[in-house]
Amino acid sequence: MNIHSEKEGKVPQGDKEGLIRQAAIRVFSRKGFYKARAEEIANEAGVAVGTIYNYFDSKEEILLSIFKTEFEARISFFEELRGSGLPVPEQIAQILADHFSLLQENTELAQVLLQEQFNPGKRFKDKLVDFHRKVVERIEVLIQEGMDQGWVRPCNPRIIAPALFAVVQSIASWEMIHPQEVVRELFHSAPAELAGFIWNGLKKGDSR
Amino acid sequence: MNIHSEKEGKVPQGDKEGLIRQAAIRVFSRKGFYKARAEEIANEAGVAVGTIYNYFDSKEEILLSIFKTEFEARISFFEELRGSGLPVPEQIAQILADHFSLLQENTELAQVLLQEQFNPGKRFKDKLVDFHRKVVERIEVLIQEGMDQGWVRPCNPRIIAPALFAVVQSIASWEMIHPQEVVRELFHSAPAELAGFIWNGLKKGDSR
Amino acid sequence: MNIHSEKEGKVPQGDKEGLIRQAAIRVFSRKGFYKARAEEIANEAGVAVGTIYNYFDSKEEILLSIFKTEFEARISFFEELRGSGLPVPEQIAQILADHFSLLQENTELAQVLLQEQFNPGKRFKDKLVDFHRKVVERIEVLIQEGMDQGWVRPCNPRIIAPALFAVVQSIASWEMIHPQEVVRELFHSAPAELAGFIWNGLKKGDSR
Amino acid sequence: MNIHSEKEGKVPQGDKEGLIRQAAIRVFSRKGFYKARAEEIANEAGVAVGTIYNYFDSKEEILLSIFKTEFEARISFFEELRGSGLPVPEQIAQILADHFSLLQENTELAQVLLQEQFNPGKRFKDKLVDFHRKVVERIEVLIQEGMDQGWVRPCNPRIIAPALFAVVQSIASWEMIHPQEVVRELFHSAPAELAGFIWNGLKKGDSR
DNA sequence: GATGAATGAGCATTCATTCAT
DNA sequence: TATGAATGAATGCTCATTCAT
Repeated sequence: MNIHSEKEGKVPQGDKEGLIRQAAIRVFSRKGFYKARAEEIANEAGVAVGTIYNYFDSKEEILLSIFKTEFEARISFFEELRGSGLPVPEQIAQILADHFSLLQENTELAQVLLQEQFNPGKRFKDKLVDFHRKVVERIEVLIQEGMDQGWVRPCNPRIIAPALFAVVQSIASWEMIHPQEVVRELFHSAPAELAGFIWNGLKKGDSR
Repeated sequence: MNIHSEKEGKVPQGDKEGLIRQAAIRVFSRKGFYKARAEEIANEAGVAVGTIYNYFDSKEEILLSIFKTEFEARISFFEELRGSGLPVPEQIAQILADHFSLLQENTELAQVLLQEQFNPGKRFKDKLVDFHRKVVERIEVLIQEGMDQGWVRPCNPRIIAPALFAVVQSIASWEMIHPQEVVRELFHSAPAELAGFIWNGLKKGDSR
Repeated sequence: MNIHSEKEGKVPQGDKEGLIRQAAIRVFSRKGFYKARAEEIANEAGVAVGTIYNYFDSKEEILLSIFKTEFEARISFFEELRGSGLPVPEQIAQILADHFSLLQENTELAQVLLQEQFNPGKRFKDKLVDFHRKVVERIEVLIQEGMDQGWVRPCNPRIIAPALFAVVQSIASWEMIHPQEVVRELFHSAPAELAGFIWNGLKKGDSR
Repeated sequence: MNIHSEKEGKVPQGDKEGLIRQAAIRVFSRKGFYKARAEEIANEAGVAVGTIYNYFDSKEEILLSIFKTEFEARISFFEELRGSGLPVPEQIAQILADHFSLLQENTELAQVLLQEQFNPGKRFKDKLVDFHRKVVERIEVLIQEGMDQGWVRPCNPRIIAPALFAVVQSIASWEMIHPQEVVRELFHSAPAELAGFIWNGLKKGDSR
């Protein structure tokens, strides 16, 4: 049921825009947004520099487009989930599972999302923050519902939602601090571990 | 007991290096590392551009120095805490409190730390990651001790430590998504809220 | 028979690299290498600064390229001469004539060659010296052949070859110490004068 | 009888100016004028940067001062020689000997003189050229006298004098193209070799 | 549409020179 | 006089973006 908008195999032949976006994701994840050069993205995509500018207005727009594409996929997934009628705990489990598969299947994209989420710069920040906010708002709503249903212990969703989002994203930092093998190993137990952490963190139990 | 290495008021008169670092923190937090211009840092510090380079080898070294100073303060705080003999739950509470006060007192520094923590770039990443790793390792140790003492439920500290760190850092993202008043408001309840979330997430209880 | 690789008229329309090299020669001869600004070279060439760097890696590389082009032309001229079967005295006369026409037709290039030949700086010196050495070696060979043929009096070519080269280059210093008219005047008698000086300096005669 | 104005041993204790000039000679010979940094000269001289500017108006003035000191020594040597009443051939031999001992005893100075003699730059060139011209003029006079005395074959001293000067200076290029041992070896035979070359080049003989 | 050579604003960094101590 | 921290004009080089082909 999870949908990770862009995986290489899914890019249609003539989709130059997607081709470029994919290439950009790879380059951004390697070099970071600022050190990524338009020419390298072009090389990676197998097109000429000029071609990039037939599809995107600027380098910034490419990153924005990556965020947009990705966050929209996430939001529509949440929307779908919301309408699914599944019990909230199950919805949270789904969200976790969705993130996990994204992170496992598209490490580079995850890196970009992680690296650039706090990128400042006026026009930039505005849009980025907008996406970020929307995702966190969804989680807030879920938590609120959990509380309404008496399943989640009373808390301030404004505080807990970003925390929860941060927990899930913490996975992406593994790549940074651990060698490849360790990361692979961690992935096995991660869903259960983190679900447990979050679950216990949220659930109404024997307070104390 | 918390120590936030560099607050404006503490900068001694003759400490040009600290003066420049402080200015850089402000500029980096406004513009981000890449958009920050050396000249603006100089203006902010009230010195000439050249002066910056009498104290730092490059713009990159300034950021590195900020990280170094900050992470070292954090690490030595953890060290101190560890030797304090306080019960582990209390230690975790202290860590949270420390972070909170840092974030409240020096929002700009927090922004920089947050923004640039995933900044790629060879020499850069190596050092940054090194700092990051050290902090997370301290937390791992604490969690492990918590498990050994039977206070923390069985878990993989390698997974839970970064998650815990991420939760604490999630505070910094508030600035991004909420207006100033809301943030101030959130700060009131945050320590209790997050401590509760983490506490429950960690503690050994009647699972299920 | 002489070949002076690059004269303005010969630069083909599309040869941006040659165009820039020519402009650089003019600017270097006016200002010297270190005082020559990239922007001035660009203006002189009628291109944008960036264009320079599409053809050369650095300002230094431009100078290197000038030397390379020029010395290679010189060396291949010597090579040709050597295979010509001309008697050695005639070969020396040719070398002199070649230099004279170079110096007359391309004073600016001559100035650059003269000014920068002793330019220090690691990578730089290595290449420069290499070119210099090659030219001097050719002359050594000629002198040696002259001795073998009993035409040149016994001498150490290692010492005499650089001296001979220096004599020829001394022409370039005229520009520096004399006004334009005097230089033009000197050029008339110079070939005969210097040939005489060198000839007598070399030839086996009534010693004492 | 030769006088090489400044050799380390001769620098009086309190002569800061001479101390700095000597240091500058060493640094200029290593790095060339443009790459030599004021600070390095100060270090080499064992003084502070500021001190340099108590004795010289600018870096340029240091080089100028080196040239001035050196050329003046040369010129006054020539003057002395002229008044000596020695026969011209002997005077030329003395000049050669003087140069040789300079080059052998103070290679670094020789390098600087050689490297920077064609350094362009308005104010600079003017003075440099002036010195250069003066030295060459002396040689011109000698040659003219040689002709008047019927000892030198008829020639244009304007052309032959710079050539002769260049021959002597060619020695300095050895350092550049040969390893240390070879250079030392060449020095043995050089005076005789070059004297022979010049002598034969100049002397009136059975032309043809 | 695709190309990639040309563009030039932008910026980090250098370093000769100054001047308060 | 000596010092060396502070200065800031100067400049090589980069790289996103354009546009003629």
